[in-house]
Amino acid sequence: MSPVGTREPVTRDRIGAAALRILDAATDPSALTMRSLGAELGVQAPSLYAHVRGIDEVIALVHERINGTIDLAVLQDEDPLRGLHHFAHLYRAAYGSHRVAAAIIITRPINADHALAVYEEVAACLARAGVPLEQVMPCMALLDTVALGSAMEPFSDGFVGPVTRYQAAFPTLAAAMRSSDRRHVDDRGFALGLDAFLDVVRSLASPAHVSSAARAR
Amino acid sequence: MSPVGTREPVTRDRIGAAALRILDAATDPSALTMRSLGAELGVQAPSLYAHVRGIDEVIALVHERINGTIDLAVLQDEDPLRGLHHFAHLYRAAYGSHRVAAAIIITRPINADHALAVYEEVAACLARAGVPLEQVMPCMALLDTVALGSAMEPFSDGFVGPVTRYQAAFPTLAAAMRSSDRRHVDDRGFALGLDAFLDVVRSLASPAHVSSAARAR
DNA sequence: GTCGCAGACTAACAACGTTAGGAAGCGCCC
DNA sequence: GGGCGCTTCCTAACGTTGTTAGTCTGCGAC
Repeated sequence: MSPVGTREPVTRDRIGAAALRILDAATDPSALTMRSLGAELGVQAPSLYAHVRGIDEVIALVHERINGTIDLAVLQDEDPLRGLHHFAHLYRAAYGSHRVAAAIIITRPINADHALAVYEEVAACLARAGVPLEQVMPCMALLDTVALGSAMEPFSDGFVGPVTRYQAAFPTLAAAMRSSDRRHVDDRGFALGLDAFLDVVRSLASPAHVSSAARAR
Repeated sequence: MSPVGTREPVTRDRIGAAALRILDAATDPSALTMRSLGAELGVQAPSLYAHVRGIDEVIALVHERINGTIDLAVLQDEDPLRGLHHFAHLYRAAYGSHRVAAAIIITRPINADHALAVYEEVAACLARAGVPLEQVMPCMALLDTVALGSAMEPFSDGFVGPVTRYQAAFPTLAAAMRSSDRRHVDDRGFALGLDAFLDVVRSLASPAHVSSAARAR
């Protein structure tokens, strides 16, 4: 099309940025295709394979890009619990502003180093907080669940159609929906989950295991 | 192929069962296609459109099938908290044994009546437990997150490759992974999350809001 | 100048969801 | 009993997806 040199050259960095741009503007993950990505960069789809192994790697670039916006330094707080609290908010904010991307990423296996680096820092912070080593992985699984889940949870926009449709058959559900600002359901759910998570960490860190979270089950 | 009458006729019920069978045997959601589904039923793909509007409806049938295995009666327990505890285990067990299906379902909007019926019962149980109406939706979002998230969380099999690969760059992570039976990480994460969830419900139900989960934020 | 190379291109393949239109068996009604 | 119609399947095809192969083009180096 346009001669070489008149447009920005394609790079892995620009590919990641363009892919994220497409996903942010979309309501459906299927909006990201090699062809739409090429179009966004002013290039034909097959040209992308010179820079990227395939669409999986494109998604990994997006993953990396989002993770890169999280400031891991907050985990170095002298109070590890405060650091975790701060980090969880950044973590969730990062994915909450890229919900469509989050929906793709959450269902994929973790193997890229940039993702592992995040977990390394979180694991170290949990250990510093006093969580026994054999409980560190479960704790991270819970944190991931609470933060990522609430970022992509279909609750906020998942119940399609007007509330009145549910009124007759599902009265309690309809009443509950009317009582909550729909846009804040996920935020509130995350806040509840985060505080609960920190309670869990607190109880795992204290050798007495005093909280009911440790007592039950 | 084989003449009509010599094989079981295709029904919506058999479609749902076959789709779930395919997903259970697969490691990748992409294994479920109209063609593979047709083959599983001894029929060509386009024939399915006589019974089903499209692949979205096939997935809805799977969703319905899994939800149908959950015994909602446990939510009628005279102690609502015990009922929620029991339900959460059934909920998570149902999706934990269909992880690939869960990964598809969790990213889709909720509109089918069978799914809404589950939420209606949970909402009623939360209300009976004393949770204020405007907190019911956030609570359900959290429960969904904890139960479904831990069912499809890529943590259990998401870190690909041997631990030794992470040893050098990510020591704490590697140590944590060696300390946990990988197959139990998600289970333990769910148990922690469930207890934390019940603590949240308890604190929201008591007018004093004594727990730190209610105090914070 | 022309050689080489990076980076784009066009053409094509297999597989996907889906639509259109035709054939084969079954029940029913005249 | 013979034809009608309905259900249920079929084959053929379209557009779109990810991806591979092979070609052309413009730039720098010798």
